[in-house]
Amino acid sequence: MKVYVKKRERESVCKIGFWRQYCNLMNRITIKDVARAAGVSASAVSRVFTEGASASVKTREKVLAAADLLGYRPSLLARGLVSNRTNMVTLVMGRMTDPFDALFMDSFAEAMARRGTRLMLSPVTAGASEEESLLQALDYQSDAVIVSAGTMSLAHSERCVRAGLPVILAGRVLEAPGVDCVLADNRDGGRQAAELLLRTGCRSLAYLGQGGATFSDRERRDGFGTVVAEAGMTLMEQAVGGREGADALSAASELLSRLPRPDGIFCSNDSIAICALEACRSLGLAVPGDVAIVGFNNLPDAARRSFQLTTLDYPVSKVVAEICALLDLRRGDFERESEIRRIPTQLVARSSTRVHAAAGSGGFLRA
Amino acid sequence: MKVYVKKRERESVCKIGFWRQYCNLMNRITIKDVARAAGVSASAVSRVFTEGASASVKTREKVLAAADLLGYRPSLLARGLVSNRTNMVTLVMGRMTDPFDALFMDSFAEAMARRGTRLMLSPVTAGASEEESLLQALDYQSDAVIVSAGTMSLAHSERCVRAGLPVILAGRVLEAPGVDCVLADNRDGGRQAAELLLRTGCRSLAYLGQGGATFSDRERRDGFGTVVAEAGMTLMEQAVGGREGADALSAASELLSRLPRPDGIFCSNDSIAICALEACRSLGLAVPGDVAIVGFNNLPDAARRSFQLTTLDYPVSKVVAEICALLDLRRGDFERESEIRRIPTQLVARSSTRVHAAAGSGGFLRA
DNA sequence: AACAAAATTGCAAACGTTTGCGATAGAGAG
DNA sequence: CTCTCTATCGCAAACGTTTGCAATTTTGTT
Repeated sequence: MKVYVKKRERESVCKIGFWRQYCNLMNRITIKDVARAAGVSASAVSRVFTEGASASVKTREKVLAAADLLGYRPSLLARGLVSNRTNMVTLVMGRMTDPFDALFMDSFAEAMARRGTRLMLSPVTAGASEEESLLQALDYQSDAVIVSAGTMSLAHSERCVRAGLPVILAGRVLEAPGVDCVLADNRDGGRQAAELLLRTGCRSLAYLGQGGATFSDRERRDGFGTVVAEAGMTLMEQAVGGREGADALSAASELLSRLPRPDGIFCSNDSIAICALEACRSLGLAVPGDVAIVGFNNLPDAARRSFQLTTLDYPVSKVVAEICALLDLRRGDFERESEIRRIPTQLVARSSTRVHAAAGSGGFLRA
Repeated sequence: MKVYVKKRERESVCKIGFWRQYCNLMNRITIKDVARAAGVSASAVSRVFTEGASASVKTREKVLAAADLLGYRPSLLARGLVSNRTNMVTLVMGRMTDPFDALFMDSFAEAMARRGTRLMLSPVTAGASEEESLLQALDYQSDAVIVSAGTMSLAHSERCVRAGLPVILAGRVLEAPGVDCVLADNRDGGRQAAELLLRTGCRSLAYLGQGGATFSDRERRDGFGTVVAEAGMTLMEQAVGGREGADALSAASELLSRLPRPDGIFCSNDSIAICALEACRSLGLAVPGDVAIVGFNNLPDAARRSFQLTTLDYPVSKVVAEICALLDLRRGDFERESEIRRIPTQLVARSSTRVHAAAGSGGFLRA
């Protein structure tokens, strides 16, 4: 196949040069092509595509027709380069190992698509430097960066803000100018869980969490522990070692084999809670008779017939909505003071907890 | 605070102009700043940062030191604009409603991070035009686009290829130049499922799928149906209406209430299979005694104590590995012929299917 | 030491946009 | 019809890189 290459200033066929020409030949329609086709200047075309700029109806029509005919799509690279706004945000995430992360990701991606904002993903991987993920948002000149990786340190977030890049933290708090936060009212959730368990007759409470590995985990433990302490009890604790279901399963088994055995367990999230529930079944313990279990998040799975998990509803849609609101508030306004938005959680009682007070283990007073 | 603004060619403070200056003041270090600090030309700096270019150790050291000191990060917008390679791929996805999608997304994101490739997300939302999601990959000059949205039409993929953008399809086949495909050996999986069910004594088989809504669904049904037909049986079919668990649950219930009741069900994925399993329990049907169930994907959930689902293992890591391999093969090589890579699936027998042949319903011959 | 070959460097032209400024055309008023 | 005012338009300079080419320095060879 003979390839016709446009005559250029320099005819040499170098590595990139060739490709550039080849690709240009293959349908890379620029603003100039449209301008030529429409018989106007490049600026005119640009103005037609940027709203609020002055362009007469006549040129608008001509340009739109030409652009449509040629299949012109403005290069967002070039646009971003000159205007310094890319209409793109970066999401820094950890591993999406928990269904909740997937829920968030899905909802967030959809919200961004709806508002016409592009979404770039910057996963924080085990190997690479954590800060690197954050700073990558600068490379493409994102308009904002949303950090949802709970375990990540945030030493460099200040640098992002300094570079004019607003930072929004999901699921944790950092008090710093230019940094907004959206997260659950974790302490209150923990409190609600403890109160429910106490109210329904549990005498020995335990927290099955991630050993303080994430911000949310610490807060949930705090809220739970406070109420437990107020009730004059000592809090039993067990940390889940890894991310796999097997890790949660073995941690739960270990907790359940302690003496005295806890009869009420608050888990830092639903995934762990479901594993705890299965651990109970494996050990022949009745739920909620012998052990009552409360989770956090209200995953779709929690409502399953096989689990019927009592949990704290933490609506992903609200989190995303708040993030969007903050995104709108921040655009261009760097002087705004930081905000911390807490999403209230709501207890959803299902049958992994008792309905009425019952004494100790065995559930013999069970209503 | 007095803000010192660099003297520029034009001093006017316009909308963007001001921001540009402000941002530049706020730490936007360019290649020229580094060049000045290191006492070399901008080209020298550029060459230090592009591997394979010639730069002496002396300048390399000076440049690296200066860059490190100033905190220089190359603008990928500018780089992409001129070199036409952005080191970024676009992933076109539908809603991440199924855990399998999350698994894929996670694994894929991690693989991209590992190879230093940026990942942009282009969700295909309900409202917007489907093709738009695909074409968005062109706007940022992605190096490739991976389509994982099963229900999307692909009319415009040819345009991407024409624009020099390789397309990789995950989970479906499109025979077109420049388009590679990676997917499960769905027909073989369906065949294996049917053979297992027949071998273990099922007499009336059903397929619980998505009514042909996705490519995978159609292939799995095909493979399953072929074997069923070969055995001289008629295939019962039921389609799940929506994405929610409730939809799968009600579809399964409907299927199970038909007469004659199927005693072996192959579901198009594990999520649906788990719902089918729960539907059986709700109706008081024994699994696998009354009804045997086979899923597809081998989700972590399938191995749960509560489900113990027999399923076809479809390893996400292999899919991702093949996509990476194709990515490497395609880079710059547009003449390569298209490939279709099938990932074999492997049967994982758990206790949602019988071990030995058993007659009809009731499972009275169960070993 | 002299010369050829190779490696390094700087200059300047791209890449595809946006946008300030001056020029021009059209509209309304007298 | 002329004058003023406004809406539109084109020119050209940016944005921050990469890279071909030519000039220069370094290296290797006899």
